[in-house]
Amino acid sequence: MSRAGIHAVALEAGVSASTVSRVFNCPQNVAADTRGRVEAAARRLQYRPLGAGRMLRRQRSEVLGVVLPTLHNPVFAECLEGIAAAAADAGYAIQLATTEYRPDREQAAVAALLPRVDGLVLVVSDPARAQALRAIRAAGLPYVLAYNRHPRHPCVSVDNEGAVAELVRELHRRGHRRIAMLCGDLRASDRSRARHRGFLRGMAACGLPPGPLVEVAFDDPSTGGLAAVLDGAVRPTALLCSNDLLALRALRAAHRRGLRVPQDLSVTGFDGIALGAELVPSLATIAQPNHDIGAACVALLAPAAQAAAPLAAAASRLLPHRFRPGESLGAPSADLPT
Amino acid sequence: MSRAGIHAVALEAGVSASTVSRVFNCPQNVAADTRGRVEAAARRLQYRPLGAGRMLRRQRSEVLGVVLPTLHNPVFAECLEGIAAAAADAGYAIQLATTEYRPDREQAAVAALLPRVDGLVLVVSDPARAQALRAIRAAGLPYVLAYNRHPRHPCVSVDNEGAVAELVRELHRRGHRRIAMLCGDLRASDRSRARHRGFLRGMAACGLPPGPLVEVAFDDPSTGGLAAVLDGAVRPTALLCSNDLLALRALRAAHRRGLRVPQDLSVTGFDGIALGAELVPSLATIAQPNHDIGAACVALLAPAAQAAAPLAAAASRLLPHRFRPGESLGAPSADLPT
DNA sequence: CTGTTAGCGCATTCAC
DNA sequence: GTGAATGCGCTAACAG
Repeated sequence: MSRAGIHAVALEAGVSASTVSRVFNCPQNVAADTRGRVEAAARRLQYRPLGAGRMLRRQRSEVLGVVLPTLHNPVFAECLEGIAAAAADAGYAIQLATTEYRPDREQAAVAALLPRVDGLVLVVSDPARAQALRAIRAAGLPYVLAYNRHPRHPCVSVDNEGAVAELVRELHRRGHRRIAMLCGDLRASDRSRARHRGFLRGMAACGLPPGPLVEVAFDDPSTGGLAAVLDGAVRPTALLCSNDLLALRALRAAHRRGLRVPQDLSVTGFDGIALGAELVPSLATIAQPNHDIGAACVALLAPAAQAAAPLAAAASRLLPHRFRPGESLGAPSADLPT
Repeated sequence: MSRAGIHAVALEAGVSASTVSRVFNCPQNVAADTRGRVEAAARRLQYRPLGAGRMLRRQRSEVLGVVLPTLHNPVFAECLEGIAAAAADAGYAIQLATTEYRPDREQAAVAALLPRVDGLVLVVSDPARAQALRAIRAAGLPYVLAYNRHPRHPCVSVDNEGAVAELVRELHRRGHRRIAMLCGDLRASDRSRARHRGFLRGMAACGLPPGPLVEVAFDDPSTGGLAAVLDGAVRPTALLCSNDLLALRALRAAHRRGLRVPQDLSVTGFDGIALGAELVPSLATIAQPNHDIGAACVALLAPAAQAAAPLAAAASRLLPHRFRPGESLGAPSADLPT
């Protein structure tokens, strides 16, 4: 029942298949009345063109692949919104795969996408290691990384390290001296590592000894290490979290211990997820332009996909971040030991 | 430089194209040494099969289309995770489009997806009206709706109306008598309407006069109507929100007015977004199995797509919701007027 | 186990 | 402005 091909429509309309094709692809090259007949016939037969034919003939799919770690983190959901909107505007459909931060799933996703897409946007755990990227390059397919940063790959990101270093200075300016960092899995994310470097750099620049580092795996719902720091004899006055989701957990953990935020403990995040601004207390954070990061990826990728020409690493873009103040950040209480 | 076709590989390996094809599709039907030669040749030529050829020959794309209102709401992001995981397991890729709750974009998305997919999962504003659904049926393509509910369409959802009615009874049991509802745009969402019906039914069942209804457009960041209710002479003791995002806004609005939650005002949500449990106060809500809703859609759709046979409305599934208690819900203070 | 043959539906020449 | 002819890359049916 399903298939009424272009030829059937041609027959029904009393024209040739070429004309039917023209009606759908360049209507201005077809006489108005012929066009009318063809459109009527197509409607009558419920003609639905089969994309595969066009793809095969044109040697391109008009699809961009998108590979993300997870949608559980709103950062990537927001970025995906940006990708989807920009892709739609550029006439591309998007095909999505998620990896849960697992390199083997990155590879599987890329393998599945390679035959069907004209280009790829991806967020990988570690661009230096990712096998998936080697496969893409071998295939000669245009691609761009989002959030990642690496000198040999085209990337759209922010200055993670610099942003955290600035943030440390901001905390210092507000009087904080004991600053701890809560980090995602350092092995699994180049962002975490860059942000941690920024932390160390910022602390050094302020002449402070680096505070304790608490590392939390992505899938670990507990906050074990965090407990140790918050319950320690000399509690930090500020907790710098490497992403907003961790910061939310930290807020909750502080609340459980009866610590008031920000009076007893300041908490900052990184990412700028929309929900952060809606919380009580609202989350102070380094806001990335997540939507724009996605859109910028597509802006780079679409022309490259059109030309079937891979992007150079030099095409990388560094987008501006901005510090978004929030109620979770204050000055340390005067009555706390300095 | 890009294309090394199956024939080139065949030539290089000294076999026929069919054999190359077999190596990739049913390796067990090829002698080990032949297979080795072919794989080597493929690697040497960096052979990447072009999906379009296979799709054309097989008359199917192995792609499922997904049409969602937005990813800004974590409900849909969580559901999409479920869809993506289940689709990957079933051997399908997914192609995504977002509509921002706009029927015209639903239509555009469906039109773009129709030629390229074997089936569709979608969340529409109003299944009774959606033109997009007519187009899909006309094309004879299998599809399933998520979250929507309609007697003439295959749907995967929860009992929105019943869930809210139960929740009202729960509030009543805890002593609440003045209960207001905060609702999303009733015209734009059948979920909102169902939940509102549940509210009315629940109130009636408890012998309570229906409290005030505050309607908020999806894209309206203000909470104007809400302000009027919270600042009114006779404030409600509980605010039942038709989704979690609205509930978050309500929490913030209450906090701005110096109302304590739950002592001065209880707030409940609907959806069960993961973040709700991480907040302070944690959000009491009706939790939907968002991930499972997505997975169930794929479980229904995949076989239908395989068979190219549309699903019957009778295939619809109602998944269990559950009340998730949270700190945002308490008993009304004794010192408040009853 | 492997090769031969044929054709999926469409867009593109090139004539006219 | 339109039609006829061609082939994109791949897989399925059949023969051997």
